Amino acid sequence: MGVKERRAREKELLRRQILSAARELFVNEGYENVSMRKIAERIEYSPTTIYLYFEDKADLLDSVCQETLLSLLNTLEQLKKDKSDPVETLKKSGRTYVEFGLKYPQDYKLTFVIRPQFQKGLGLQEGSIGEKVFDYLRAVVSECIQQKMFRQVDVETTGQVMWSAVHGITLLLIDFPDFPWTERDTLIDTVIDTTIKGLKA
Amino acid sequence: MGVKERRAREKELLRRQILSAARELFVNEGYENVSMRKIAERIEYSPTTIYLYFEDKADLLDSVCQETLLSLLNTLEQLKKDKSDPVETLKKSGRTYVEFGLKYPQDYKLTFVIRPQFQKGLGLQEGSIGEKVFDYLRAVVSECIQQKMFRQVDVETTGQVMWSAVHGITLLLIDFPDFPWTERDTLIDTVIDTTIKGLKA
DNA sequence: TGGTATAATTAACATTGTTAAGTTAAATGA
DNA sequence: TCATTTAACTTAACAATGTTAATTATACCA
Repeated sequence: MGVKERRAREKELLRRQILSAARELFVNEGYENVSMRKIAERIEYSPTTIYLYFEDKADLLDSVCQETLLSLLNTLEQLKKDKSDPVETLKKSGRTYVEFGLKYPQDYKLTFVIRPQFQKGLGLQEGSIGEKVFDYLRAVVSECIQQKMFRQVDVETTGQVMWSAVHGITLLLIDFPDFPWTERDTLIDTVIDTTIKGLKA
Repeated sequence: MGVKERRAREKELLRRQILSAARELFVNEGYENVSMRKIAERIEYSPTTIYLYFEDKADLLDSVCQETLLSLLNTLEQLKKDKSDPVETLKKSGRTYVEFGLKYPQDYKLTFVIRPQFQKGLGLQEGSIGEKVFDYLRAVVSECIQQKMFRQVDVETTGQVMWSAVHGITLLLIDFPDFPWTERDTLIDTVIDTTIKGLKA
């Protein structure tokens, strides 16, 4: 009686196909410029088929973003493995975060700017992957504080300051590519280093 | 022969009416959810009339954002008047910037996030108001450096770091209102103070 | 083989930004 | 004063969008 399982597998497969086509198109052409029909064409199904797998375009976007966040989370958690000085880990995490955003700018904007606008009131919800990303940041910051390397004791505020810094530079670099930025890598490093220096004891 | 002038005045008046209707709708309903027809209805003209005054919807958005930037610029330039310690001025400028963003969150997002997305390749163009806002920041930062209050000598990088910080916290507070932020004003101050402390000599 | 659930499609709807053609009203020149 | 030119505005239409309802095809089970 493995027929049901197979059908479920097939459904899941198509779901993933849709998701992957949507991600590719969203990333390359931007959410607004991608039509349901275009996605359908890509997977060689009729447009309405998508609606059997996703509520609507926003839901599709949402699912894509969940995957993105998971990928970011995984990337970050790789860093925790090499046990160096926690401040160094924090720096590396910051750089990784920004690099991730710049590597997938559409995804990043989708996840951290566009989606909150479309899914009002949602924010970072309980148990969500987005929350886990911040949990990671909290943990790293917490170690820095425990080792008395930061002057402030408030983990929350410190983490939020850090997030502000990396979020800010990531978005600016994405949104104003023609602005006369100083050398990109130097700038990113300066943002992170300045913030951490400001936090230090 | 003041007939031409009167006509020009009338044209300008209608232009401002369109702009004002567009701003109100964009802010309240979001750029994507506002149709040209809705704007037209609001001002009691046919939809196509708008195209006699603006190239297209993006141009309309652009003009709305120009106004927003001008308002921000004016707000900031008020601060330069009371000649205090330049670092103090920078702090106040930062706070003013963030407060401006939080007071008009939709305007802020429109200008600094949505517009760049729709006007690709535009960035901050020569002589634009956006450039003047950054010029203001540059001037304040420059004074701080001249008085040897900052360790780094690079005005550009320093200004960009500052912008990152305030842009980051502004957007996070706008986009994730439900996130468990620490007390808002304290957080904003901490972001600014931390950045400035990091920059100090 | 016939019946049933499931999956996918076709056709349609209302709405979108935008353009081309047409219309009205006002200013100009004789 | 009357015809003509010019400007302002509207009507009608286009192609494309997200989405729904009705319909057809497909795969399963008895």
